[in-house]
Amino acid sequence: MMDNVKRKRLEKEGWHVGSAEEFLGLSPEESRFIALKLALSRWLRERREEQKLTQSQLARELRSSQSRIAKMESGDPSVSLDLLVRSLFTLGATQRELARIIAASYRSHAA
Amino acid sequence: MMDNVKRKRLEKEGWHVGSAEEFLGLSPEESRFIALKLALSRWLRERREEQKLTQSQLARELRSSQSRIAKMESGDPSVSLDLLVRSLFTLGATQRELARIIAASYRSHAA
DNA sequence: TGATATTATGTCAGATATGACATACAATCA
DNA sequence: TGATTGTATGTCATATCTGACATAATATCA
Repeated sequence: MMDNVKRKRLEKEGWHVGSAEEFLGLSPEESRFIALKLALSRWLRERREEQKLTQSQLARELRSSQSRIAKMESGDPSVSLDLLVRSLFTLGATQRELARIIAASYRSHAA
Repeated sequence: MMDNVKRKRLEKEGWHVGSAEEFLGLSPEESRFIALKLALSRWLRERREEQKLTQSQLARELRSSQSRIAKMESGDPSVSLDLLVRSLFTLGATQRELARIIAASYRSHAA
């Protein structure tokens, strides 16, 4: 039930997650890595919406493209952690904030 | 003085840092990004030495190669944040620990 | 409804990262 | 001294990521 919801979200977000497994079934490190990226994705979208920017506007600011922003925000596996973190920093986040986001991803991440 | 020491270390660590600038002179986001990667590099080396592993042994564990481990630990710019973080997780670090390391990189990072 | 704005998805050529390999350098020990 | 072990550095073919583009899907408003 919970598992299904989470799996659906993961799949929707582009992570081909095998049948009954969600975070479980992945190795702990993969699981953590994905949770981390999803947390950054969400943060990115929240920040953008907060600032009432469109993906296109943000893309200009980050010297990227609308489609890549969309992929970043939807947790597409083709997006690197490098890009996510650079974007965060470009949007003015500090290491301290990044640390908070990551620590928080611990809680939301499946038990 | 302090600046020179830090610049030397940065250059040694493979970041072509222009003449008198070290972290300063880089954009804040680049500066943060580099500080972050260096912090993870150091953590990685410390963990490995703590566990009395050689780079070759660690490489096997991470399914990488000795030379890439050396590059990771020396802060080579060719190493991605993805690889560093994945390695951390593979060595058993949690999001919480990662968050600590990142938060700490804030302090060591030039003011 | 249709027109317009925004976001999502697919594709691809060029850019960057990767493991692997060779080999140089450094340290330790006999 | 040389031999052995560990680390650093350079190169390269392959793999992965990137911005850009087209276009589909979805919203928003008249």
